[in-house]
Amino acid sequence: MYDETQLKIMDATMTLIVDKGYSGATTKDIAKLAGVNESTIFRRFDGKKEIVIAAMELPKWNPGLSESDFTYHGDLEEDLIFFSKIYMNKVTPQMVKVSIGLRSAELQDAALPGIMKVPMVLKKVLLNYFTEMIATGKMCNCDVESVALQFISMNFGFVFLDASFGNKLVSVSKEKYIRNSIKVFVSGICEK
Amino acid sequence: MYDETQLKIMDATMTLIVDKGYSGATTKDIAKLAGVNESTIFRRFDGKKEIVIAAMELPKWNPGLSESDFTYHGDLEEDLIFFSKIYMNKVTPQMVKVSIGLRSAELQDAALPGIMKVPMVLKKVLLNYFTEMIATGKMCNCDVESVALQFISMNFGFVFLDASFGNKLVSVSKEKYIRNSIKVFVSGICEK
DNA sequence: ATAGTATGCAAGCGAATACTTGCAAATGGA
DNA sequence: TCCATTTGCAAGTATTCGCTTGCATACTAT
Repeated sequence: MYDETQLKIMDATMTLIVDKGYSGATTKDIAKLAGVNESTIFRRFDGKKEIVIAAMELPKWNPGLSESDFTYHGDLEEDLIFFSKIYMNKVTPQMVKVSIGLRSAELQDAALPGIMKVPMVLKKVLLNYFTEMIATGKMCNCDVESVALQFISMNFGFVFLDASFGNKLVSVSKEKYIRNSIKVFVSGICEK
Repeated sequence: MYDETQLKIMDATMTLIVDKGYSGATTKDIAKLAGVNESTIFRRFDGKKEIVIAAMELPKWNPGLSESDFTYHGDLEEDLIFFSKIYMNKVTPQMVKVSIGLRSAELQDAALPGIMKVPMVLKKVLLNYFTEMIATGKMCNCDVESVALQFISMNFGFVFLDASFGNKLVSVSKEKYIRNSIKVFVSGICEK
């Protein structure tokens, strides 16, 4: 699909967007980081915007979460820990920074659908899962919309805070956070 | 402190940053939105950057959360609902958009401390609060760092998702979310 | 009335941006 | 060996950016 030159350009572009944003990532910087002449960039891509659009199709720069990633067996704590791990393995701080770096007016329309896909998939999975768990009596009959949103917030919030402030705010490891937060969460949605 | 002209310029600047980001908010646009000539902007401020720095000191563009805002009486559910309401009343979707719009390399050093202040204050308050509640036996003896981070994530995550995706993802009202999520959370950190 | 200040207006500055082009060198397949 | 493709290099383009300046006008306080 893409040759080495194109991959180097895409990687450099996204790397720069991560810490300088879309407008801050100039084509001169991209060329320098990719080890390529600036003119090559425009010979291989139609423009700066198109580099990003192409890169976002690559697994390296796309969380690529799908509903089928979220399998479960019926044990609330075990399943939700698994969901969290899946989520956080794909939605890394780097991914969060990418999606923030892309919030530029010029790109928004092209990038927003891809960014929005991840939470939408997770929400759909969670709605199904919680509805099923309630039906089988494994958790209390509460508002699945709220509970799903709470779970998404718990996980997304952690990743975002970690990506933004790092250990100045987040002094707990990902694994420990998942374990503890899920424990509280599960205990809260189960009738004892 | 500031006259009407300066306030109009600051408001226009921040309004544009909210939906176009720092680099996307040009001084021409700012002048137009403020109903002021572009040259006036530079007669009243030292530069574009300085407008933002000044505006961020204004209550209108600054959450201005302090530890003393978070009062409590010892009832977990009541207190935490109050904390959430305080937080979400100050950290509005608009505030979130501002802080995202400011993630530009040129401004980062000037804006990051102000953005980081809010979660830091909340974390400190929560650590104190949970430690006290554990000491008085009102909640189980769990890792306060994790629990505090979970609470912050629950609240920040909701506001962020709401600000970013609106009702395409968030189909629950703020009030309902607070009520339900806190209920689950409190039930999870209390031994029954 | 006078003087000082704030603003609008128009023109423009230097720098940076995304993007282009012509040419020469290198590469690789036939 | 020949031909086609790709790249580096250097010089450019047009546009936009933040920012400046000179001058005329309006307002305001004394």
